[in-house]
Amino acid sequence: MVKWDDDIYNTPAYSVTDAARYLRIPVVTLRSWLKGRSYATQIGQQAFEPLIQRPDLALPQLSFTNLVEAHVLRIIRETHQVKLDKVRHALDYMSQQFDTAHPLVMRRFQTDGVDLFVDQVDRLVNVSRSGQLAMRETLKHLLTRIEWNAEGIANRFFPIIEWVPEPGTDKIIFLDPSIRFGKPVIAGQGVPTAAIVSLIDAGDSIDDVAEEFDCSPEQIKAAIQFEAQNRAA
DNA sequence: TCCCGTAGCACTCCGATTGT
DNA sequence: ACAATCGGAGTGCTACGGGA
Repeated sequence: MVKWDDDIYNTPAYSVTDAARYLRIPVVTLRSWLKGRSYATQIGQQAFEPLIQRPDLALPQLSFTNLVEAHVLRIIRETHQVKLDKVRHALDYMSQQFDTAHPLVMRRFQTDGVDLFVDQVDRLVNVSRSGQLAMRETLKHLLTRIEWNAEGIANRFFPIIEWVPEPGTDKIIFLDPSIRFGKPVIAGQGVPTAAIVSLIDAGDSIDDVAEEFDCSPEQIKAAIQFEAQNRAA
């Protein structure tokens, strides 16, 4: 089993609320994925088991690894309406094949993992040929928002921004546990988006802030947009 | 004020049952 | 044998309360 217990990628670092905002997932939904839930049926209470394994069950916080896993799961659920129990089965299979509890954050998932995963889902729900192709493309596209370290473990994540200054500039903001404790920062400069927005809120102009942090106005606008969508979530 | 947890409603999906 | 329907399970979400 691949282990990276004590590293920064598997340390509780994000509250459920923050993670839900970054990923655009309702807080309670994310909480259900993390902690499971119970629900009433005619034969009594039933349990919905957690989909994502937190690093420390005594703490509600997610690790960076959990954040990336939730991102992948959200896309699979939202784009392809695959039932969670099928996802669960496919993930169990992936865990065995990859010999890790976190197959979705391995670089191998990008190469042979996507095909393996789609094949598993297909076996469980009999996806159409076009559906399989669409799912492969979606997964491969969303994996372009993740970068891996030398060990093949996800170490940088580019959250989706609703508005970007111009096409092809949607990787302005990223989260990296080794930079600013994993808070959202501007790519290149490493300036926290929250710091930028607090200056703007205090009355500084976009150009002033851009100059102060040695950023472009487009980067500042993207940071404002990212923080605004988090607040609205 | 914010975060966390719980209750419960609404909706979808799927399998069982019933009708033709 | 197939189609229609029904009911329960599973899941997402809102609302609300408690605690820091």
